[in-house]
Amino acid sequence: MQRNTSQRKLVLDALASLEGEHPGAERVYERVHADHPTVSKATVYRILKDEAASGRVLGVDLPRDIGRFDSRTDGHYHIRCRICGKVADIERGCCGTDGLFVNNSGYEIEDVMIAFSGVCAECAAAERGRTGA
Amino acid sequence: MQRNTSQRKLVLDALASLEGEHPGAERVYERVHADHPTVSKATVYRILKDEAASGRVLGVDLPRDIGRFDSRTDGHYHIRCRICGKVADIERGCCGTDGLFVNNSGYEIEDVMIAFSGVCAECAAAERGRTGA
DNA sequence: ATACATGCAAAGTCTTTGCAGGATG
DNA sequence: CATCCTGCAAAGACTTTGCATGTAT
Repeated sequence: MQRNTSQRKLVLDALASLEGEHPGAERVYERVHADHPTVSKATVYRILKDEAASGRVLGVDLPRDIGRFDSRTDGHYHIRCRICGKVADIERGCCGTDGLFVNNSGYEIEDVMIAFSGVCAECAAAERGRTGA
Repeated sequence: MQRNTSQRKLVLDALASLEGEHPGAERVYERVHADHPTVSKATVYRILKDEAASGRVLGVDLPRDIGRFDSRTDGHYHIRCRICGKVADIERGCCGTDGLFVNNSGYEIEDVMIAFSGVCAECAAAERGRTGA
């Protein structure tokens, strides 16, 4: 479990205050730094990476763009503007909608990206070996 | 239209020879450089970016990973190993399959990422203005 | 008290850019 | 022959790392 440092709280608060902006680590750092100039950039990067790994924060995956974070961790999608790069949320479809999602973003959707993540055969075998199963 | 330079051909050939590997620009450079040491890295980067923009090459989007290319430009998906990072193709489902895709990759799928790309309201308005419509 | 987190600054990775000279259509 | 492309090297953005010190449990 992570320790409860003041810096960790500052980073999470800054991220929450930027909800909807889907900031990168650099942007979160700026925000923290504005009020707390002693907090170092390395710490912000470390904490965000850490929190994303543990799922307390969402690492946002976008076409041609990585390293952004979101304090919303519930299931939702994202859309990125091809021109200016701005990111918005797209809600999941459910209960009474026809499709997989509800585009209430105001964006014109041009493309959908689907990509998978998992474990390849070799790594799965290696893991089975290491677990002793 | 792009000019038909020897470097462009070398880059496209190298990419084709790496089909299935989904290499980054750096890797393509290595490959070109091995047989043609005079071709510069900047050129490889420029050509790949260019070709991806024009659609002659596919820019591959992956969870936590960008800047990879694929000489296959037909509709298909990708999966990335969470552990080693290796990327494989996943075919689209059709004609007789139940779902959206056919997992013949040998990977255990753990997660699906969906993200959209489009144009935000502001940029769309700006474009309409510029086009004079 | 002890193990983990932080700050700092340096290094690292990947990618882009400016410019002068060379190749293409 | 005008334009576009290339090579080179430097700059640039973003992120990670090592280490001594500070801090949470």
